[in-house]
This record gives sequence, C-alpha cells and structure tokens, in this order.
Amino acid sequence: MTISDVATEAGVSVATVSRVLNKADYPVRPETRERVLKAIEKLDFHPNELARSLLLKSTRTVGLAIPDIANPYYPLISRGVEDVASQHGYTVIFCNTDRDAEKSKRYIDTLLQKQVDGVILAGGGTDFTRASERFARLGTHVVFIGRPAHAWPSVRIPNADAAATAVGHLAALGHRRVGFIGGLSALTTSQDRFEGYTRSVAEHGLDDDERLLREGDFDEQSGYRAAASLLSVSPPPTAIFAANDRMAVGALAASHDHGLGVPDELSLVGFDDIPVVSYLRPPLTTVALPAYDMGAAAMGLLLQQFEGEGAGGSDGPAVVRLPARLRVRASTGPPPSTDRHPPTESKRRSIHGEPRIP
Amino acid sequence: MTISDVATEAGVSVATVSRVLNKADYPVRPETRERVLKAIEKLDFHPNELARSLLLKSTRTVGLAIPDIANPYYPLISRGVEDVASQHGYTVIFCNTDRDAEKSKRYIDTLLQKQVDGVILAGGGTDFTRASERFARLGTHVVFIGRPAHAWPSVRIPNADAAATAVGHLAALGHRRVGFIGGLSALTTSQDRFEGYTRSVAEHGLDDDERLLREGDFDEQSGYRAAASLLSVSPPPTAIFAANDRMAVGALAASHDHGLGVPDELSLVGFDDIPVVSYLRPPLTTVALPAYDMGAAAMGLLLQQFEGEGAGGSDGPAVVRLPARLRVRASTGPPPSTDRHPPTESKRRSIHGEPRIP
DNA sequence: CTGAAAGCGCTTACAG
DNA sequence: CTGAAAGCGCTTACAG
Repeated sequence: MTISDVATEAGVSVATVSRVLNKADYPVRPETRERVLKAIEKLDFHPNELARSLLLKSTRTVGLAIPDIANPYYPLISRGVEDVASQHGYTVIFCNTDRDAEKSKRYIDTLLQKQVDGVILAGGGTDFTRASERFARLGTHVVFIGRPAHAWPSVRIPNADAAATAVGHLAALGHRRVGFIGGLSALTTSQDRFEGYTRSVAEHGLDDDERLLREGDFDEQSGYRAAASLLSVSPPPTAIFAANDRMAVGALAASHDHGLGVPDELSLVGFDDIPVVSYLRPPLTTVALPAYDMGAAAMGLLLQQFEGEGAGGSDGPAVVRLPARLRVRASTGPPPSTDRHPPTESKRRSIHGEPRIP
Repeated sequence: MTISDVATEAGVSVATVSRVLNKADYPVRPETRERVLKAIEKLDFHPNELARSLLLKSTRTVGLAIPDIANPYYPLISRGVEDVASQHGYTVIFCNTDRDAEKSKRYIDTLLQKQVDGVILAGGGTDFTRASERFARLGTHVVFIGRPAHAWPSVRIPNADAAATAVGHLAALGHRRVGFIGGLSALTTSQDRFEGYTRSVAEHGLDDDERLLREGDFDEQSGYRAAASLLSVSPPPTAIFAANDRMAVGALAASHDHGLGVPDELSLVGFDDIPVVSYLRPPLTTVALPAYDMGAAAMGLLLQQFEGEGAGGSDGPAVVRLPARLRVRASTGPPPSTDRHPPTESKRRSIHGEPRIP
C-alpha cells in the first residue's frame, strides 16, 4: 500500500497525492483533492515515514535516556517528555541505561542510526559527556536533565539549596543531630544534595559528626540499611535526611522495625516527592521536584533547538531552572527532648509555610 | 556522512562497504575489509537505518501502548519489554494512551506511519479491538498483555483465580465480611478480579452483602475514599480486598486515619505487588504478578511472530500464561474476634505458604 | 492546477 | 572478490 496505489486509485500522479497529504494550502482542484482523500480513506493508506524522513532529514523522533524507568522518579519525567513530544508530532524512544557504559554506548549507536532529531539525557553518569559530543558532531541536538559536565542546554533543579532548606527545616524544629543518607556519590545530583546538607549543618551550627553520614544507592533497601546503621550511633540522630524518597521509605520501615515512632522519636525527610509518599503514614516530608515539568521543559528545549536551527550563536546554552519546594508533612516534628531548643514563634511559622526554592 | 563517503575514503564501491557492514561471512579480501573498517572508524560512520529499513521492510522497532507509564504497575512491564527488545536489536516506542480513544487513535496512526514491525497492547480498553484489526490488516504483528477481546496472541494472568485465592486467604484467617474495592469495571482485568472475589465469597460462605462492594479507578485516592466508605457500613468489614495495590495503599492510609490498626482491626490485601508495598508498615499482603516477565514474554511472543513469518497457520494464537502468587505479609491477620471462627491448623499452614496460581 | 523525473541512503541480484 | 545499477516510497523543484 503505497502512494502510487493511491495515485492509481484516484487517477492522479503521486505528486498530487503528496500535495494533498502535506501541503494544505497548495492549489489543487477541489474535486481532485476530494478524489484523493476518498482513495486514501478507502485504502486506509498511511504514508511511509521512513521514505519521508529519508528525504526530509528529520524523523520527528527523539531519544530519552534514563537510568531505569522502573525507578519511580523517572516515570513522571518520561510522561512530561512524552506528552509534549506527542503534542508536537514527535515520538519518543526510551533507553534504560542502568548507568552502564556498555548499554549506554549501544543505545547511543542505535539512536544515531535511527536518525533521531535530538536526545534528552537524564540521570547523569559520566558516560554522557563523550556521548553528547558525538551527538553534537553528527548534528543531533542534546538536552540534559540535571547538571551537565559541560555547557549543554539543560533543565536544572536547585538541589543544593533545596537540601539546605530541608535540613534548615529540621534545625528550626530543634534538631541538632541530623543523619544524612546520600545517593551514589559519583552523580552531581548526589554531590549537590550533600553540599546543601553540609552547608545547612554549618549555617545552623548542627552537630558536624561524620558518623552521621551514610551512602546509599537510591533504593529502599539501601535506605533501610543506612537508617538501621545510623540508629546505632551514640548518641543517635533525632532526624534523618535522605537524598531521595525511596531511601526515605526504607528508612521509615527501619525506624518502625526498631520501634521508633516517626516523628515523635525520629524525624524523616526525603527528596523527590514521588507519588506514593503522601500516602504513607506518616506521610513523608520531602522536597517536591516538578518531575513532570522537568520532562516537559526538556522536550520544550529540544523543540526550541529544532526551530532555532541555524539561528546563529546566542548567549550560551539555554538553561531552564525549575523550583523545588519543601513539602512539610507529618514525618517531621520536634526532637524527643524539645526543652533544649524550643522553636521560636518565627521558626515555627517557617515550618508550616512551603518555602519555594529558589 | 553516508556510505559513499566511506566508500570514497576507503577507495572501494558502496556495495563493498555494505557487505563488510552487514554480511560478516561475505567473501571480501581481508585487506579491503580492513581499509573499509578503518574508514568507518575514522569518519564515525553510522549507517542510516531509515534507508536500510525502507529497503528491508523492517524497522526493528516495536510500539508499546500502555495507559500511563506514571502508573507504578507499568514501569516494570516496560522494562521487561525493553530489555528483551534491546537484546534482540529492537527499539521500543512508548505510547501513553490514558485509555483515551482519541489519543490511542493518534498513536496508532503514528506507529503505522513509522512502520513498526509489531505492537504490544497493554492495559485493555475497548479501543484496541478495532486498532488490532487495522494493524493485522496492514501486516503489523500484535500481542496483548491481558485478555484480548478476540483471538490474539497474548500474555495472560490468572486474575480470577488469584483474586479467589486472596479472598480465600482471608477466609482461612476467619474473616466473614470482606469488603471489595474494584477497579474500572470496563476492563476485563477488573471483571476477572471481581469474579474471583465473588466466587470465593460463595465458596467459603462469606457474607454476600452488596454494601461491601465499591468501585475505584485504580489510584490511591479512590482506594482511600472507597475504604473510608466501607468502614462506615454496619457492621463494617473486618478485611478489605482491593483490586490493585495503589488502591490498597489508599485504603491503608484511610484505616490509619480512622484509627484502625492493620491487621489487628482490619486486614488488607492488594493486587500487583508493586515495588513499594513491601516497605510499607505493615507490609502489604498482595498478589504478586510477574510484571517484568509479562513484558519480557510479550516481547518474546512478538519476536516469535517475526521469525514465524509465513510459517502457516498453527493451532490458534500463541498464549503465554504466567503464574500469580499470593504474597502473605503483615497486613493480614485474624479478625478482631477470632473466637467465632478460629483457624484450624491446616488452614493456618495454608496462610503461610505461598500458593502459586495456577 | 498537474505530472515526469531526480534523488534521499541504503541493499542486493547480476555481471564480471 | 568487486562494482554498476535498480529500486525501496516518498517530496519537490521544474516544466507545462
């Protein structure tokens, strides 16, 4: 079923069929157009995009590389990318890299061969640096979600500031010993969140005790273990800040299994605001990231680049900065012995607001 | 950067380049092959798959239509599809239909134009019936995840039996009044799970009270509301079976907010075994579905069809049946007043095993 | 307003 | 062992 079948059926040339298909305003005699439309309908004809793309040098397809769609942080980002793409007639190819160099490379080759118009790279890992140079050299547009190693267009989140705000919230409640469960330390995201923690500890004069630091790998189990280990430190922390929600969920389970009430005996803060955490009991205080918007914005940046093709050098790569927001829920409260540092009235107010970062 | 650039660089014809690229065993003089390889390397050449696919009539691309990747049931299925696809050199295009006829149609047109070799249709909805006929007519292979309206190759789950087993588990614990929170009743999945509930209620002589039935829409909020409403029935159920985990998570939150201890005052069973539920406290008793395997099996069926191209009619469409498994965790226990129906020793044993269904 | 023809980047008989 | 040429299904100047 090709365009020439349609042409035959309608008794016109393929050029005419192509015109009624693609050029709404091209002058075609109304009754000719009508006949062509009828033929298309009758044959249930779908133009072969392969042939079209080959000629037009655009596939209207983009690649999205993420570590793992099964990680609950990514589905919403993906939806954002996908919705905006689909609204503009683009299609998305998914790649789960597992942050594995081998897999990443294979996917990149595939995307290149499929002639994608652009790629969105999320979840970091050092492999992306060389990859993005390759894409760029071959004329494929690149957008990062997160802080890229070099100057690429990107969608950014104030990871450090948000982490500092989260720890500040605990300090305002009267906590002095705040445990930290970090993510994979190779990732800029982890580094930034740790930096925010450190900064806030210094700023509020909290206990600067390296026995309060743990590194997880962003999943529930690592959070469970890290929390269990933190709780055996003496004196134990009265609050724990985890660098993502999944680890915080693990920490919540660990607290429960250790017989500690949250927030009465231990306060808990996560990061990401993945959908389930507001349904935990207690619901989790966390830093909400606009995951859907991050995906949507990344696709928006790509679209912008497609249009600006050959627009000439502007002032540096486009960067979209999206706000994070501390969502205070019931997993945080004053430490067990509040008499040492009763929160002042002004501090208490700041607890219940929803600081926007930045 | 095309194959003729490589040919020029290596001082051979494009035919030769094509041969070293695609025909490992085609006789090419070793030093010629060497020169071609060098040229490819030097130019970082990637063959344009568009041109290749146009000729070969295969894009090595498949479409995956799911309701919503942000629904935690689908990421694992997607991973299964994606991993198997990628292992065999196939690429996956994602489509979030939101079970919306308009969107589904748009996606189907897109997939058809992109000349995908096959599609995997998951999550049901009536739109797929016409869609799959269209695909088939145009030579695109179709595989369903779930029970298709007509005879298509599919990956199946014993929804009814598993639901019956889950309710049977509650009956064995001594429950007589078991509330049911169903999913969208238009879906075969929901219908099957409800049928299992009904069958088990009859089989174990449980209260057959339609005031114990609620319909949700598979998300946490609807589960919360349905549970809240069920708890106001008099007498209230001593256990609730929700047709999926997200609704069960909502029900757990509702129980908590109503001051009911789980499982002491109310037992709760979900369905799906999405990753987070084992980290809830109490961890949720649920029916585990092999989500990853379901995706992997679906892609496997597709691959099988690609190979069996023109193999001639076998005996009906291929169907892969995957087992479900009741995972008994701490959210289920005997009802508050066990004296009425103390579980027997044999029943208690059945509680702690992990029945495999079928 | 319409059509004939070139060409996008490949693969593969066919001929040598 | 290697190359010239046809052709996959389209789009678009160009000519009429």
